[in-house]
Amino acid sequence: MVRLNSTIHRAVVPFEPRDEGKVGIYVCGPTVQSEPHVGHGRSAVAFDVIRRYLAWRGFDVTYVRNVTDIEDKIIAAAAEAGESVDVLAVRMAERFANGYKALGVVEPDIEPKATEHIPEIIELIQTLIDRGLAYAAGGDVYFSVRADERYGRLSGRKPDELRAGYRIEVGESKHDPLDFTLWKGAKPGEPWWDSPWGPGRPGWHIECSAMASKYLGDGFDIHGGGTDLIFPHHENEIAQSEGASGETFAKYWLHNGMVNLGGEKMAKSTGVLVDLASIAEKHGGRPLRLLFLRAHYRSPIEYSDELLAEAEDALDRLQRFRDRVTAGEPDAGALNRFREMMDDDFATPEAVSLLFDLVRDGNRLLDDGGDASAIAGAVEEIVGVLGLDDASLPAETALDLGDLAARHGLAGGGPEVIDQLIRLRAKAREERRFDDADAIREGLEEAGVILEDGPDGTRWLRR
RNA sequence: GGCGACGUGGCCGAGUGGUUAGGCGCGGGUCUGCAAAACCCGUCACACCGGUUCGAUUCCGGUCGUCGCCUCCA
Repeated sequence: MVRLNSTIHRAVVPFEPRDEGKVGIYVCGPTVQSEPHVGHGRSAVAFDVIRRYLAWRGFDVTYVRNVTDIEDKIIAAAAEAGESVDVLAVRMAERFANGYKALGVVEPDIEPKATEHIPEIIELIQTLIDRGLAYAAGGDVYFSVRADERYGRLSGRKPDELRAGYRIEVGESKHDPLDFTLWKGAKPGEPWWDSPWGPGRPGWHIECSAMASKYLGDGFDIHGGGTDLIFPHHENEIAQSEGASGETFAKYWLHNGMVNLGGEKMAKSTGVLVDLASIAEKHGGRPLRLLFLRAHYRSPIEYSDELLAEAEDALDRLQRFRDRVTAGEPDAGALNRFREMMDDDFATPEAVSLLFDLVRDGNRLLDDGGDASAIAGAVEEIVGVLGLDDASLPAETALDLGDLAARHGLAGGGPEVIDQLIRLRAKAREERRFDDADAIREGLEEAGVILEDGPDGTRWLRR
């Protein structure tokens, strides 16, 4: 039985999907205003693992992750860059797609864009107006927070406690400072769509309500996103969707923790961030994916180059084991342990620890001449569910072995000379010319090729 | 001020009412011509103060501290 820590339940609860065997998941995707950073990657990986695990557990998963491609910040960024809103949005959406791919995030089944769902959004807003939960004023449409008696059920913030700190911005026509925008009347030069309330664009919160119910139904199973979205975004989604349909919106709410840098939340607005693309390019996405997996998805994590390097070392250890042995039928006990851990709110840190337990057990077995194929099978299975292999490795830099090869009387400078050099070194070792042997090993190491001598001869790996 | 999360060894980071998490680093050992890899041993942790208990790092209360949200944010 899968159990999950649902924000709205404020507890770890058994997962009981609305339709047995099926799971609908909606995750808030990015606002494509600028380059993705590590924090965006973490959220994507967190829910990617949840999705993969539920599928592995036999659920038929429908996974929806939206793209917010119209929003104030995008309009501002486009104006600054001197390009149109849609060109910037498409360009940035592609950057996000590349980042997700490097991290091994499986593409959503459906990836709806706000700008392609304007009719659905308008219809939803109209329903809210008809039901007395929203009103048009001054070209805008607002949601009446006071009209929703249960407002605050997710975040625990009650309207009376929220009052202080809210203001009505100049130019807004809200009846109450708590009300939030459903439809924003267009200002000159801004993108707009026709609506019953005049030209304008959707507010941020309404698009998720409209798209989630379109693809998953008025009620579905799991809604995900970062903890920073709990209030007001997710609170407002609930108010809108449940206000319009009268049904429970998402049954479970899952929230991933933030990525901190130097103890402070990584965010575009503060400029405290590490660009996802630069890491993927330099290190590949795999170490970062493991770094995420080593912490529970709800916990805040710290990012640093040192931590990334540690993850790289751990991956090397894992890979060496995988190279040592051919995987067979997975060890059932290991998979049972994995399932127990992951059933408990997707405890990936424990799963990672199990993975390295298995590596040690397997290595020990191999050292003693035993058969580790079942352990290796379990390792492969777990690696697969965690999606590590789908994340990218760093691009290999070109080998430059020309000088070294020439020094040893060989032609060429590519990977093919490595085997020849290893043979030369073996000969030198046989003849106990260890200085010559070591010179070859050191030469290769300088070029980024590591040699390891084992009982079955010498093997090499890139580093 | 309000709401929420959290404080674990040199570092990262799980977990538990009484018995080894795991990774990285460091020290020692096995193997090896040497190294690397692998394995073994060690590095004897749970913010502070009370309480419950035969026994608490684990439960309860308080103190201090950190982080997030309360405006856009994964």
